[in-house]
Amino acid sequence: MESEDLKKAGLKATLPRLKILKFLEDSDVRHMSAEDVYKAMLESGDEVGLATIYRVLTQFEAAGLVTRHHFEEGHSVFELDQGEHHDHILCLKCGRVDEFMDPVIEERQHRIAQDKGYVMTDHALYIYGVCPDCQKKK
Amino acid sequence: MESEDLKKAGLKATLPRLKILKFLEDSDVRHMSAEDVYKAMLESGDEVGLATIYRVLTQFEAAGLVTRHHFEEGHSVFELDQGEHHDHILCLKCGRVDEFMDPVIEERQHRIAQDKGYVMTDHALYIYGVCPDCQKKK
DNA sequence: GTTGTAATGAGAATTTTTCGCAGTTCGAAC
DNA sequence: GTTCGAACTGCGAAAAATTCTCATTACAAC
Repeated sequence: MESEDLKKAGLKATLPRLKILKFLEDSDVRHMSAEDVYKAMLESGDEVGLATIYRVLTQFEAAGLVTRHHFEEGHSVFELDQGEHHDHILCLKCGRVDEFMDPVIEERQHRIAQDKGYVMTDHALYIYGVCPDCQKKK
Repeated sequence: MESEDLKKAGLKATLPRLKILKFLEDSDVRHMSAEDVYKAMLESGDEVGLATIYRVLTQFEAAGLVTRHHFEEGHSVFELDQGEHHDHILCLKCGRVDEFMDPVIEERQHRIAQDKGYVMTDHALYIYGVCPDCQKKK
């Protein structure tokens, strides 16, 4: 019963919110725009208004349940937080997204923030390139 | 005469393009949205249509004269390329942007791309936090 | 100078996201 | 289980960012 998760996050356990959360958990696509979520849910028979999707994803983000990314596409994409932090490497041809995590980079980022006198709260690292599949398809 | 720069980039040396390029060079703000450029140029008496600014900045980007960033604000900001590559650390309170460059991080990114089989073409690293000034103003 | 092509400007159109508000749902208290 | 207020949703309108269309204009090669 995930409604506990929502209450823990300070959110009322409403039907739309539960549906969206469940959808994100069950989806095998990890990175989706609000529109993507909206359309995919429609197709699977769960009608939730687009405005609600935007609102709920923003609330989920504030509650730390999802992360919002700004890839090079011009719109936000959301990712359900599961487990530990990671960064992204993405293919400019096909849009494929892979994940990685490098302790050395993480550490140096903290050091850089410190050196500059900043209190670091977050960071985003995106590597762009061409994935193995798209290289072959040349 | 910067019109050579434009021609070298394969762009006709038109008045709006020259004005925009000169404006970017002379501005002491390094990161600006299309709207920012538009308004600032209006104020200094150089009228260039907003659509043209968008078009020209996109062309400049393709030509490698400027870099487009996707900060957390939801719109693109542009930066004139001068000299060598660097990454950004920005303040979530006041919007201040500082720059840095870390050879270790650069190197590890290449290695990661390689390990994943990607050909890396570009990358974006943004550290978010609270700058020294805003920490005091608590 | 003329002339063909490429670029500009202005506004309409698109896209992404937020807002306002009337109606509905949740859940705590009875 | 009903009730009630606050919180939430859905819809369409509105904003914000960006692109498109197309008539007019400027460039640069002759």
